[in-house]
Formats: sequence, C-alpha cells, structure tokens
Amino acid sequence: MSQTILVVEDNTDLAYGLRNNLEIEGYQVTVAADGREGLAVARQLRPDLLILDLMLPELDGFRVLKALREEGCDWPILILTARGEEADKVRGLRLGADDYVTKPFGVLELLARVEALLRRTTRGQSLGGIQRFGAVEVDLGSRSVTSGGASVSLTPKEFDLLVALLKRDGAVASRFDLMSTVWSYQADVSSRTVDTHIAELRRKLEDNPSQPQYILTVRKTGYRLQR
Amino acid sequence: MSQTILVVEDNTDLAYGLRNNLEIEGYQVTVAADGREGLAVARQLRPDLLILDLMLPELDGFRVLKALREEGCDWPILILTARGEEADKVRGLRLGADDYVTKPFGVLELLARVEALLRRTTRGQSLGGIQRFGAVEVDLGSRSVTSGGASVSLTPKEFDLLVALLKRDGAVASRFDLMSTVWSYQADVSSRTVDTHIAELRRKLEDNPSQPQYILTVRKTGYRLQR
DNA sequence: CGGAGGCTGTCAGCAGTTTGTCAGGAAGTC
DNA sequence: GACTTCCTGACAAACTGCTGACAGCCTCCG
Repeated sequence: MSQTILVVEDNTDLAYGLRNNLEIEGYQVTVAADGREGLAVARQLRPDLLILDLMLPELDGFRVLKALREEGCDWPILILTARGEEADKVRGLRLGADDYVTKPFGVLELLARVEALLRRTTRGQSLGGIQRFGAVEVDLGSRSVTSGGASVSLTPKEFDLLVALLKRDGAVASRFDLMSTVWSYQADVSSRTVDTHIAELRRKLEDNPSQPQYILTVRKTGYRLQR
Repeated sequence: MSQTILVVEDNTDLAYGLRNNLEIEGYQVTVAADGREGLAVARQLRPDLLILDLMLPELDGFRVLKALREEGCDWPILILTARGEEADKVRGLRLGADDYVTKPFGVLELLARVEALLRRTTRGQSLGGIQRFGAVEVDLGSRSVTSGGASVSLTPKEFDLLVALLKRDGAVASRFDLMSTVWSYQADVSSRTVDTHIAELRRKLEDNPSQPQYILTVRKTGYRLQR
C-alpha cells in the first residue's frame, strides 16, 4: 500500500535524484519532464502527492497548478521555487499549493515536508519522533540533538548526515549513498567531504572521537551507525 | 516471480561471469554485447534492472542511458566505469544512472549494489540478513561478524571471502572461483593469496585453527564452508 | 617402507591504498 | 561586516593485501 508521488521537473539530474530518494523512502514515484506531460500524467495517475517545479517548459507550473485545482484535484501539492523568487512562492500558494521548497535544497528537507504533507492527509505512520543511540537523543521533528541530556549543536549538514545514518538502521551506508541522500543530486563533491563531516559528528557525539563506539568506519565501504 | 536483469557489456568473459553469478542469486539474466543491441533489448524486455558498461562498441553507454531516460524508462540503471574515469562516472550519474561500480570490481560488490537497487523499488524484502555457522554470526548488512557473541574484526577482503564461501552453501569453491568472485574477473594475483586469507579467517573464526571445523580444505580443489 | 614431488600452511615485511585530521578560503546568513 | 557553515587539498597515520620463501603434510610410486 505504498503511496504515489508525481514529480514534475525538467531538470533530469534533479528529477532522478528525487526519484531515488523518494523510492528509498518507500514511495512509488513517477517523473514528468514538462508541464504538459505533468498535467496529463497527474490527471490519469491521481497521485497522493505532487511535487511541481514552477519553471517548466511547455506549460509552466502555475498553469498546471491552476488547472488541477480548478478540476477539483484535492491531493497535496508541493512547489519548487528558485531562490529569491518570493513572488512566485506567494503566487503558487495563492493558487492552491500546500507547501514550497526553495532551490537549491537538501533532499532530507524535502523528504521531511513530503512526509508532513502526507501525514496531514492520510493519517501517517511516520518514523518521526526521537531516535537514540548511546546517550544521544536525536529529535527529528525539532532537528535537535542532546547527548547525556546536554544539548549538542549540529550544523544542518551534520544533522542530515546523522539522520541518513540513522535511517540505515545499523547497515552500512556507502559514501555515494550518503552523498546522494544528504547532498542531493549534485553528487560531484569530493568524497573526502563525507569523511570530514563524519569526523565532526564524532567529535561532537562520541565520548572518545578517536575510538568511536557508534559512528563506525567500514573500510572500503562506508560508514554505519551502531546503536 | 524472479526479477529480470539486462547486462550490456562487450567483454564476453565479464558478461558471462556476471550472468552466472546473477543467475546463482536467482535473477533472470539477458546479455547484450553492444550499445545498439542493448538499447533494442532494453526497450523490448523492460528489465527490472540494467547493468550498463559505458565503454561500448556501436553506441556508447552514455547514449543508451540518455535515450532510455528520455523515453521515460524508470527502472534502475547501474553503470560500469573504468578506474580513474571520474568524469565518466559523474556524467553517467547526471544522465540518470542510479549507482556505479568501478572496474575492476569483485562480483560481490556488484551483487550487493544490485540487491540494494532492487530492494529500493520492490521495497521490503529484507536483504541478506544474518548467516550462521558454529558460533559465528555474519551480518551482511552491517558487514560485521561475531563469534560466540564477541565481535570479530575482519578486513574487507576477509569478509568478502567469507561471504563468497557462505554463498556456496557448503559446496567446494575453487581458488579460481573465489578469485573471480572476491577479487575481480581479471584474477591475476598469485594463488597463494587465497590461502593466506583463508588462514587468517581460520585464525579469527576457528576454535582450533590448525584443525578447522568449518573452513575446510578440499585438496587439489579449493575450500568449502561446513556449517 | 621410504622417498620424491606436489600441495597447503604459515609468517613477516613492504608498498600501496584508505581514512583521519587540519586549516584556509569561499560562500552564505544575519 | 561579523559570524557560521561548508568544501577542498594536503599531509599524516593507519591499515590491508600481496608476495616470496620455507616448512609441513599428503599421496603415490618404486
């Protein structure tokens, strides 16, 4: 009984990055590359949620949005807007969008909003809440972390990376997997970047960062989080 | 209801090796030897997963990848790239590949990624899980091993070798088989290397390494794992 | 029964690879 | 403009894997 999401996005990098990540979360994903196609697919597929880029070839996102809402479509719509285009965002919301994300964005941010939107409509069995390992508590809702009761301040990237590891539930996550989850579709950052952030997480969360108990290295493969 | 995999690879040795290993894992495998054929077969067969070499005669992998994605194909694609061709990898991912493996590779590495990709779409279906023999537990997901409850630290090669033996399920694996599974299809390491790693596994996992109960020698043939 | 030849077990060292770490600078944020 | 965050490149440290040699064991034949 998986839920269906339609992604209408002309940038194929982004579209496939999103598809991958959404599929990992267990959604059924369909991609459409322009407004006309998006509208057609949406009508036929009737997805549980629509992710809609506003800047599209053929038929821009506003028209798609307007058309669908006028036809009485009632599923949640999340729009993607470019940075600084405040006006677009407002216009999109006026036309009936339920939420928006500003490009460029981290996939985890978008996933969180997707989840929130779907939970709102279909009573959700989200994984949210609080995850623990050792003396560490990670609150996904408020994006806050405590260790032994004391608050720990993580940067956004660090937090996302930690969540990505948590979601693996003890299994190994390769650097590539972590990249594509935390860094989204632009997977061309040097792979040492992951290592650097891991080091930072260890420094902040491990009792003895040089001999980590939780954030473990799996040589030649990646990292994993041992609860 | 076995899943279908299309392998597009011009190196027949490699293609044949992959087919064997994938079939052992229970997949239905089709092989195409060049890009043109690959594209044609892919369109007709609509496999659950595509393994695509980027360096192909007739029609290179990039074009195949691009064409398929533009046609809206939505099955996962895993690309094979040559070592050092970072640019190829990035370009492949941008064109919509889901993951990549760098040649030369061990078959086990590829199998793990194939499994991960397929698990993503036909979600659920837990992965390898935990294998046992004697007091030893091997967790494929976290790549960790315990013996009598105590954690045992294996190097990557040792772990892969152990998994290769486990997958034989008690049957004999020749040194050559182990080579091509754990090392790569171009097995050019001296054959004593396998023996050395076997010795190390025995030292770490057997109660009495000089009289092994599980990791057994089959003279003139190879090794096998007795559960 | 003894011995030769072939096969496997074992060891230690080196070279190459992988990971840890750090600091500087670019970019973004308030 | 001060501050934070992030990425990168370089270097250091740690680890792994391969090799070659030698010893021990098995098998088979004389």
